[in-house]
Amino acid sequence: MARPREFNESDALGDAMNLFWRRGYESASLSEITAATGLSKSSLYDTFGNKHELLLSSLQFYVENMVEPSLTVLEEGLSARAAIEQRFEMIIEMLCGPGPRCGCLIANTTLELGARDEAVAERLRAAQDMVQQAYARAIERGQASGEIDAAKDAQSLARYIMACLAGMICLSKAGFDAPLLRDIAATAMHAIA
Amino acid sequence: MARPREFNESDALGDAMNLFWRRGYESASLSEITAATGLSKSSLYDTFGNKHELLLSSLQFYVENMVEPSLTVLEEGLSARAAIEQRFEMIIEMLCGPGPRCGCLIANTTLELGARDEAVAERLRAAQDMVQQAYARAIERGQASGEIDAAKDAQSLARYIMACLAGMICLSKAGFDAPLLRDIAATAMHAIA
DNA sequence: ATTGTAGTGGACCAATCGGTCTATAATGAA
DNA sequence: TTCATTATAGACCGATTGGTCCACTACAAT
Repeated sequence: MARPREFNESDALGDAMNLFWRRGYESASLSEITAATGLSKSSLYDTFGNKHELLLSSLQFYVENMVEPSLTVLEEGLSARAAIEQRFEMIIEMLCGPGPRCGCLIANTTLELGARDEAVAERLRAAQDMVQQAYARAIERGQASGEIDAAKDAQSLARYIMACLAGMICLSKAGFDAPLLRDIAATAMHAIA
Repeated sequence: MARPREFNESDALGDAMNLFWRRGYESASLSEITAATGLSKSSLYDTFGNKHELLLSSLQFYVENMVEPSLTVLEEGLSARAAIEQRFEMIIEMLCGPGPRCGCLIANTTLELGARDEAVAERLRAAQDMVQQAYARAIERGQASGEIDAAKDAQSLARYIMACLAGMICLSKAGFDAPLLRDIAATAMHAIA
């Protein structure tokens, strides 16, 4: 074999993911993508197919590198409620961190394309369901330990948490800062008793 | 004066609003706009300036014709909690009504343009604050009547409700149906005691 | 030195974008 | 009828879009 890859496919995918995250799918033009990834147009198409496939790959990269690793806190030693609270805090810090408020790639893409791109919608549903199940497991753990009312349906509470998170993501884009979001999160936790 | 307007400016604005609502701003092309409104390109530009100004007018139209009228239930004879619950139900029915899941124009536009179009962002903030104050007044009414814990901050609870609504809007676009959203709304109300 | 491969740069493509403008049709008032 | 006004259709504009393609370079193995 001759001349090994001079670019790192995973790095380029991360760059593309970040661009889609910040700018959205349709707004991110090919020239922006080549600039962000450092790849030539030719290499980009050779490696990822086309813009749409690049989005699908970016979504997968996001799930594997941003979502899944951060869900582990839900299964760690903390009490279930504390774990969920910590997860809220992690997300708030991500949402309000330095740089532009770019929300969450899953949520953004759902709103932009969920209604008219079935291939994308399918992956988004899978990602969302994975997150929901992670919350449901944490809630069941809380119910087993007596922290959370065992009479409630864990899936129902998990969906509620996802709604609160999605709402906080929206409001962070509307300009809400970290203290406001923390206040919302604290109120939201009152419904989980 | 000769030949009065043959098209109704308000109708055309409503059509444009619906298109932006369904498709988003950048995705709605000029040819789609002329098709949806029935106006020629020339009339469109004569009447509304350009695409960006048309969006601003559409946002105003949305606030005046869709948001403000529906907020009146918050001030009517019902108990404050019942009024808020009814408002949740109204939004759920709008979100899950026939046709494509197009969410809420304010929320959609915030996510699409809020971070990079200051003129739009300013109007969105104003609309959002108006809604928040409507909820805050309902909550204060509930606190006065003893339905809602008077020790809580009305603005804080109002922001929490907005977060829940925004989350429900997101999840409706992700495919959640009316029963799931009602379940979320019911859980959300538990935090307002 | 030659060859095969990995990757680049940029010319090129049809299509579409938002936007301008002109010629023309339609109409009411004079 | 004539004139002013309103509105339309569509030609036209420069810019940009996503995408294809090819000549070319850089390098490793032979």
